Amino acid sequence: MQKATAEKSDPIAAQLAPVGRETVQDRVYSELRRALIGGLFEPSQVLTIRGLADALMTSTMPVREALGRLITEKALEALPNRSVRVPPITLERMDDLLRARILIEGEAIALAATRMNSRQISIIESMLGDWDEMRALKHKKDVDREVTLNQAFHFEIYRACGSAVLIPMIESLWLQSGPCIRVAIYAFSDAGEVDTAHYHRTIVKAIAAQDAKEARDALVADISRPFTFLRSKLEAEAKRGMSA
Amino acid sequence: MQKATAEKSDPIAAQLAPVGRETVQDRVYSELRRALIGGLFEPSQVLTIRGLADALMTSTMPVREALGRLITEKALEALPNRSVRVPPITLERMDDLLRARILIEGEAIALAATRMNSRQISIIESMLGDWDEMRALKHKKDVDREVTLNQAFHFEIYRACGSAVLIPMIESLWLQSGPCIRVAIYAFSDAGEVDTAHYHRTIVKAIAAQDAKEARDALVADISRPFTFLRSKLEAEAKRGMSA
DNA sequence: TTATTTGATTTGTGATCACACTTGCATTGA
DNA sequence: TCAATGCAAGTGTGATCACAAATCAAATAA
Repeated sequence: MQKATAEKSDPIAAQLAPVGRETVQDRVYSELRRALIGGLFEPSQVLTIRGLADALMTSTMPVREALGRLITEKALEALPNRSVRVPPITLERMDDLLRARILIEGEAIALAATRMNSRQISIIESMLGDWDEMRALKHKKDVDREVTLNQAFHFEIYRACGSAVLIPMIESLWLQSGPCIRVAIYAFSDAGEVDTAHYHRTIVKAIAAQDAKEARDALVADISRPFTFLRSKLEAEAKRGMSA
Repeated sequence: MQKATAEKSDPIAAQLAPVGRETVQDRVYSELRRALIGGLFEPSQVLTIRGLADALMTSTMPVREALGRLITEKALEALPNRSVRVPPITLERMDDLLRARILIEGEAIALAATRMNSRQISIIESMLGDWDEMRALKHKKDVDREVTLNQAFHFEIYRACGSAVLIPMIESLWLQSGPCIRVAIYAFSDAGEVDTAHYHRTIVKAIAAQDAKEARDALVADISRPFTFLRSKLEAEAKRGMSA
């Protein structure tokens, strides 16, 4: 029988792209991740297996396994009733998440700053350009694209840190803070955009100069900003709740 | 109908302990975690759903979901053939794991050092005593108990750091380094025991003195030791492989 | 009107089945 | 003798079903 590996000597196989072997469960998992990081679900929202299966046009089986995986990485929460929901936002949890992100993403960007080659640096520089372009073109806020670009920019850098252990942890942290961040961006998108652009430019410049400390500091400022905004919003709401 | 929550005014309910509502899947997951952290599986060992289901005396359903969860936290590895195995040990991966553990567990113990109350401190002090007792009694090595005590000691401290985000990450790191550690302990248990005891005593003393830096340094030395041993062993094997 | 109960619907969990793919071994051919 | 072929057992994946627990709504009683 033909070998499964593409033979380099075979002129036909050279023309053929390998056909993916992704399972349905993998697609469901990726889709839910995307939705979570993008903040498509609201905090405290309850998700049902059959509901998601209908929405994703599949059976319950791949969905329940994907939900189980998301629960283990704390992207979702299993209630004692055995229903599953997006974790609610609390001040303590936000501070906890921010501290962990500063610690781990800070380490990753410091590593990346000393390891990125010129090709990788030019990629993130061009991403900066795409960003400016988008902001100039569209005056109304396009939060989805904003979130996607931001994610692509950061992970392009983290990927360069070369740690197969840190990167999944960072993904888990983004998964956990996704719903919070979305709320913050919605509330303060205009106020924060200019700062974001500034921090990102500082990051790129620091990496190009292989200045790990400067890169880390700029990153800390960048990821702290939405948390600070959200914190002030939550505190205002809590105060309003007290007086009511 | 009776409320599900225990009524404090009910004299009967006060006598009753809440009956757990653990699912079969949860038990399978916990059991596999225990086996992984304890190093009961060898690196590169392939696991089959039906095989585990037979061993655990359950059907395939809870096992496959537990395996999926362990794969997402990188405690197991999904091969392109769709079979799943314990990740093999490589030098790069070991260094990567150690760096992450130093970063995150170091932060956790520094936090704990400033937060542990006298009751919590006395608990870890008594664990030190249990340890000495065991070592005095049994001359032959009891690796299982050694690993269990070590885990209990460390996590008693980490729990006190009060971070619901960091602790699951540390659990994931232990899950990933479990198989490696077991190999190291087997190879070097006699050589390392006295060092382990010394580092643990230093940790307890530093925490009692609320000296975060000292506690972190001692922890780094403690968790680095098995990795250093294992590294030298792997390098020796690699050299032997070269000459053969 | 309000609190409680009863019944119907929804939901998660585990078992079983069907199917496709992989793996290992024996057979066949040169 | 050795490589290629073909068959059989093993394995993961997804669908479906049965059952128990939870939820919600209507109906009943105070």
